[in-house]
Amino acid sequence: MPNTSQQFSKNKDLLWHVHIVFSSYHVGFMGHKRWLGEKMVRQIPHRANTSRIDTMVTKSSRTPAEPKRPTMGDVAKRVGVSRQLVGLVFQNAPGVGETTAAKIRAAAKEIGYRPNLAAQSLRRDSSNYIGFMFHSDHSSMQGILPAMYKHAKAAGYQIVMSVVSESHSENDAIEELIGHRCEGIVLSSSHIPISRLQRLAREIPLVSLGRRLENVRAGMVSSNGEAGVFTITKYLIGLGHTDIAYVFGKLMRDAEFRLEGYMAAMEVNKLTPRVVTIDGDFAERGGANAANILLTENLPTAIICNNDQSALGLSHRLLQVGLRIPDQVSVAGYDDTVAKFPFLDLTTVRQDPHAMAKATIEDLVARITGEKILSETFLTDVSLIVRSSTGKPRRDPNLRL
Amino acid sequence: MPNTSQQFSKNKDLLWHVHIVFSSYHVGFMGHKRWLGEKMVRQIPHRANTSRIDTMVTKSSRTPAEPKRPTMGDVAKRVGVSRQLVGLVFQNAPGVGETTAAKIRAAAKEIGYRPNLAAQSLRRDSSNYIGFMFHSDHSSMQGILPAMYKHAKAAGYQIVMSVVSESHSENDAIEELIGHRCEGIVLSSSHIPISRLQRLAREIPLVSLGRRLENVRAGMVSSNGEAGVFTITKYLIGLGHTDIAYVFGKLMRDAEFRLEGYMAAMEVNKLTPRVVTIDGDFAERGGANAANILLTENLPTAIICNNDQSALGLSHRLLQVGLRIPDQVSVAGYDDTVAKFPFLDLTTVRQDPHAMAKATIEDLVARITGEKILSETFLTDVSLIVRSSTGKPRRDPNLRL
DNA sequence: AACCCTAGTTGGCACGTGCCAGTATTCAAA
DNA sequence: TTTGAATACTGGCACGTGCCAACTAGGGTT
Repeated sequence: MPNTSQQFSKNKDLLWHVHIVFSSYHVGFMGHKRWLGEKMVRQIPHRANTSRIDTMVTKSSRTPAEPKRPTMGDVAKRVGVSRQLVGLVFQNAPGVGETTAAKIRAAAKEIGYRPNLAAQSLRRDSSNYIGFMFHSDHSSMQGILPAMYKHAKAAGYQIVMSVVSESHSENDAIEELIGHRCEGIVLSSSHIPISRLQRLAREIPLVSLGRRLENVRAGMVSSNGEAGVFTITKYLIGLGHTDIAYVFGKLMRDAEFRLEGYMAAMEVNKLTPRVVTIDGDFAERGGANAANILLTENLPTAIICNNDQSALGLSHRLLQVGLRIPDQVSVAGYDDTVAKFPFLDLTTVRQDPHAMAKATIEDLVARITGEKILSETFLTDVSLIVRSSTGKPRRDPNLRL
Repeated sequence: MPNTSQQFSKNKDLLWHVHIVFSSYHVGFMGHKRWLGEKMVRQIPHRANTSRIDTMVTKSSRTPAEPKRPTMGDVAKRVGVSRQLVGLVFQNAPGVGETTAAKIRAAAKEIGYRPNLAAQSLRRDSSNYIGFMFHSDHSSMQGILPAMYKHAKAAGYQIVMSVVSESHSENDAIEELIGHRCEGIVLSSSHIPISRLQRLAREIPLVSLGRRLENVRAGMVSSNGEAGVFTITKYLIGLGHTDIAYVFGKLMRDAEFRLEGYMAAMEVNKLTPRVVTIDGDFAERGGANAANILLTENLPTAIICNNDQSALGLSHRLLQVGLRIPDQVSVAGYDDTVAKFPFLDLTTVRQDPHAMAKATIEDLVARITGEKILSETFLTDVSLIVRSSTGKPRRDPNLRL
């Protein structure tokens, strides 16, 4: 029994205890305090029910000694036909008598038969699986899972997922997916070295999602970051801004493409680019750091950030020192992950998970069938979302605090 | 080729086009506009490389006609031993000569052998899989995946995931997991009717995560919502509040347990409870609706919401009408999903994904091994996170706008 | 010389299914 | 009656692996 959890049991008062943590983001303070033994004598209504079940049922219909699941053979025996006929029914093959098929389906449902996917994939020449590796903490990939399912299903494939986490490396995940005999693999925001991917691409069809690769014989699907930032920059220029800074998270994957969009828009409009480069972890803290740097210089009239999270940290810092957004500074993000929250209401760029999933599955399937072998890159369309964090530039371009 | 995405090809200028959406949360306006043909003649640097690969490589080493992966037999043949010996090496079984084992491992690596998980699960009496069903849009379950992986691994099991989405119902997901011959299944925030779960629990070990069930012979793991809200209420009472409202999202799963914590704390302290019940979708909009209702009445000095999202909507609405938080109203949430953002800095309750995963896996494994059969409920500890959205009550308890 | 023991290796069977070839029955055409 | 074809069903084999029993070789004890 886990000691970190509580368990209801009969005739015992419920103990509620809660850890209390005092925290404050603003001043960077984080204190810890524990209150144990917060006690409560009130009865939990459903406890009575739980106890009733505990005592009422004494025997399980599922005996652990015989955990075998029914097979086609069991269904066949029950109906009095051959196993093969059951197989034909479950493959929806033609040439099975209607009444027999109905009887077989009924019997299967009755005894709870389900096809063994392992046996199917073993016997079949193809498993019909597509492997999908992703990082559990990657919020921008949130919406892509349902879209992947949908398009894989449409193409006749099943998704097998493998999550990368502390105890499960990217290599572990890939080994697992190959072990399941996936016919192709989608790597979402992979951090694996190129050399490893080159070898991997030679043994299994590969699509890299959210990370562009060079010299790897794989499909690459990514949102069109250069177009997104190009457009957001042009939008700000259109509002009259000329002193536009870009906050560049160096270590963020594919960050350089977004930067390129900014550089291109500035170049085309003959404006001088102003890039603040941030090393290390690129999130709220990185944005706050960028704000601190910009506050020591002449303040730009608009600031574009590599992603929403950094835009959050940056705009928070700017507000802290008393600046008004967008009256004095316009701020824009990228990703639309936190931008929509009403407190922020950030102008940002949103990627289209549906289009990304579609391109991914289509390219991967083409590789599985052998129609494609070479490297290919897809950039999906993005949308500029204009909210209230951007506006016309302030009157006085020179502003120092 | 998908028409929703763009594809790089040789000698063709890159076309950047971006959909532009003007939106504003504040006024509830959402307009759409499209700019197509945002054109750009700049060369993308890596395109040259991509093209080079395209023309350089003419033949694949992986011919689609012969997609067979190597088996134990292939490894054995290469080394000159029997297939069984290869099997023993990969099971880390004792009694294999060291030099032979090394040779086998080397040969396996050389030809890229990986055990076929389907064959293993078919032959073995147990598959060593634990099935995990979850909803892709469920943000509060975010942190639990890595923890699940970790504890499953520690218990000797592999996680097989199945995501519920538009094109993949809960039933589809469950069928899939049973098809993979998972030995037990974890249902996270399932919406399935009790009767179905009762039947399901009779054929396979089951743990329900984040939803408490009655009369189902399964494990139930949930964060201790009553304790969390009880404590947060007591904390507010401790600050001196007496007029504390609770915003109750009726349709949210397990919402009633959180409400219970509030009711209990009020009762114990002989205070009059004040509950605002919200039907339908319970998120930002629900919180804003609750705010509107409270604004027509005498304003409480503190408001507790069923979850962070509704607290966000509620506090946003309160700020809109000019109220100051926490000077005039204290606001608290539940979940710690969006509470940490500096603009909000909400006092809230955080659940412990590690403890939930541990309890889940341990209970499920006990059911798999047959040690447990009956219904059992685990409530994991929660932490009260005190931030700046709560403070002492305002001087004048009577406040109407 | 006959015996056992251990370390190292192999043979045979089974898991549940898909696929191909084959059989039995019926019914119409030659 | 024979032939042909269509319909409805069955037999046999294979997929890649785990497990059990059996085998061999070498060295020591009886």
